[in-house]
Amino acid sequence: MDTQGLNPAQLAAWVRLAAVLELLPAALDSQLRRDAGLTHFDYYVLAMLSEAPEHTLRMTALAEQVTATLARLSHVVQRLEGRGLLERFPCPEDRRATNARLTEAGWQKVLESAPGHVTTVRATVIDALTAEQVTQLGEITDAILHRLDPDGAKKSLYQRYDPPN
Amino acid sequence: MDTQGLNPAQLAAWVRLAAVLELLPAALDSQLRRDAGLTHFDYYVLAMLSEAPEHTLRMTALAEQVTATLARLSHVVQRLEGRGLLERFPCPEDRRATNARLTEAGWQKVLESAPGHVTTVRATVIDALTAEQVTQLGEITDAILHRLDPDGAKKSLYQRYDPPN
DNA sequence: ACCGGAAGATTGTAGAAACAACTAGAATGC
DNA sequence: GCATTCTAGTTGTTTCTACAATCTTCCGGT
Repeated sequence: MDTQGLNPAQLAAWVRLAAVLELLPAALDSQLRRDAGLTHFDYYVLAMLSEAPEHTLRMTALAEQVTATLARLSHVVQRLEGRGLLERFPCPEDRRATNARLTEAGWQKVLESAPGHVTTVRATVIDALTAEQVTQLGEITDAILHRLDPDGAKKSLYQRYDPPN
Repeated sequence: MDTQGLNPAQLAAWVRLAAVLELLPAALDSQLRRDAGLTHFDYYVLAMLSEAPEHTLRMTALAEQVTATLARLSHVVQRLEGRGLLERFPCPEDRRATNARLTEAGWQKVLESAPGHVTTVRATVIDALTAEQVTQLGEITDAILHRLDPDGAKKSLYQRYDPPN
């Protein structure tokens, strides 16, 4: 590894965080793949739409919420549209823009796959921690996000889920 | 999102952790790509070799350390070999096995790219936290890893960097 | 009114990852 | 001592992601 100027506590924390960074997304992904036939990213796209009014969002807005480039989103949405989980239609107000809307099938998909996903999150993260640690984790990740995303492009999203007190 | 049975504190922590899970790997990756022309995974492979005796490891052992399938590793190693950063040679003890060894150029590559990487880790994670939070993060990630990796395949690696006290 | 540039999105292509099939060598069992 | 099985790796194919190029529409200035 790269011990360079990190003290033992810092190094221990970093090595473990790095391991979590590898294993946790893989775990979430494979659960969703297995149980719902969706990538975690696919799921995320559908989930964001499911929370939007009318189950509809403009491509640009959706891209921001899922932290993807428009190009990537466009490809993914194309596949999901092919599978009948969502549909695209031109935005009336701005003829450059495209709206993505969940279909009924897509909405059902979210409803049926969300519980399993939440269960995995619980099992791997939440239930592994004490209530106090959950609070600490919230504060720690918040601090890190201020570094990663100083301008808060993403901030609007996660600050919607306000920390208690 | 999927509020299902998560209380506000849990939800806040999870949403932020999920954001970190997206943004942090991307940040590390793009720094290494830009400054060293390496994927984070490439770097990781080279870094693990650089810590091994003789800068050499068997493919299987290496795969375990970087948490990859042998197939994936094989492809990556092939590219890195093509770039002259490492070399493969048959293992004398077991003729099924292959050893991967860092070349001099590969070793130099690690030496020159490690500082930048550590700087990024500092800037985005360590320096964002108080000393106490670093300790907490270590404990939290450790708890999560016990869930993600109960059998400790990966454990041997990160427990090498023992937590202080 | 019109020109330049920015915003919104799609498409094509090249590089990287996942998955499955396959080969060679070693270990085990009878 | 041979057949079965397991271990170690590689290769090929399909799928996804990243990046660059392109197109249309909107806006701002003059």
